[in-house]
Amino acid sequence: MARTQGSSSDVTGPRIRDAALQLFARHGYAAVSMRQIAAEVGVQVGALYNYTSDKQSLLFNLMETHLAELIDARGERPWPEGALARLEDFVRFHIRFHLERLDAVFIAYMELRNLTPENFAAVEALRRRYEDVLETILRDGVAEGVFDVPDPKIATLAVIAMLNGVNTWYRSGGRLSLDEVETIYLDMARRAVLARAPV
Amino acid sequence: MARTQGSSSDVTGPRIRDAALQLFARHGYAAVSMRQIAAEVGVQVGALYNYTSDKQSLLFNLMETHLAELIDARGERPWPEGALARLEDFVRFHIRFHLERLDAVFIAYMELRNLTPENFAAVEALRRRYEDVLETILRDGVAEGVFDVPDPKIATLAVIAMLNGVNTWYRSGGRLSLDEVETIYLDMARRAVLARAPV
DNA sequence: AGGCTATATGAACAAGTGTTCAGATAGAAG
DNA sequence: CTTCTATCTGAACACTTGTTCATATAGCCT
Repeated sequence: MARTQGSSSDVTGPRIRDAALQLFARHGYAAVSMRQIAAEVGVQVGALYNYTSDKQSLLFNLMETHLAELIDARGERPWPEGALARLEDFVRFHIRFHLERLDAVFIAYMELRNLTPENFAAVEALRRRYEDVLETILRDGVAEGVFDVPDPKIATLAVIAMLNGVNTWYRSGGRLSLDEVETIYLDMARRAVLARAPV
Repeated sequence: MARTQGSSSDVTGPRIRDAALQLFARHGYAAVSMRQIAAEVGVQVGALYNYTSDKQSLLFNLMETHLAELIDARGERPWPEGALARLEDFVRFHIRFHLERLDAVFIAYMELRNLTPENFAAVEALRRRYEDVLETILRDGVAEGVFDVPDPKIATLAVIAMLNGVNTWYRSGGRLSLDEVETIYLDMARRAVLARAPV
């Protein structure tokens, strides 16, 4: 036996990535063996090494791709007038994008410690670039006088942590629609940073 | 060779727990071997099994103990008059308690998927019990008319997610004191749920 | 001093790990 | 039909894994 009927890198490549994504998310990078990934794809272990040099590269690739897509997608969003409008767009975009990729988001956060130092640095740099978008919005809002945050860097992390929390519980088909969830979180995020109305 | 000089379960037991806590937090449960834990303690692998029946039990024990301590410590806090005062106490307590146990908190969240189903259920039940405290505070506040949250359950999760975010970046000795951090987060949490002042 | 129990060692077990590679077949190119 | 390359198999590699157990010593009790 050797090359199998209908085999093609266009098919096997993505299937390997998908299988790895799902298994890493479900059981963790360290707990998943190359043989399990191969079995999920329906192939022998050796075949995986036509598509990745390493188990480590497989992980890094998934993370890097995810974060690059996040930054790209964010870059294509509108950049409306006014920090408040920009915050609204950011929150809605963030929640929607992340809820559409539960596995990738989970991995990009949970498996950081399983990256080599160089790979870790690369991933962190991408994440930072994304967070900078929100930080800029908050700083602009402060300059406009519409936001009141004592420390924009912390507020950025706090808001993103809050938004990310949605991934731990929301599943489509539940009690709330995606739009309702967006609105609820937007409301809380907005309040957390908004300057107080004169009382 | 056999029993070593000065060996005592009062000493070895805690040291095993501490080593496991640190290693699991740093590298992940699946990535840490029993031999690594033993080496950290300065003992042979077999000795670990005088203190735990399983690698799994070791993990579960760490989580369960942590959550039990969290619930106990919270139970000993005051329960002041007014939901706003209760929220303040909750936030300050939560941040302080969690920042004092970075490793345990990290494990209790990250290693859930490495628990057996029964152990997972037990841990989740404890976590729920803790979250219920905040949910109660929020509901009371709504009843008092001091809070305005469309969905107390979601607001609970959102606020806790926001507070937990502090663990990812705060380290003592940094730019901000623990008290300042508490105040900043309290401010954001309060704003996120407070009823709007009449404009 | 002698006996008892707590606590460790060290070797062994079967199974699973990531990775490599020669060889075989499939499909495309000539 | 032949040749060439892309793709996969199957076996092997040297190690590591969690767990068990017979055995030995340390320290306490009488």
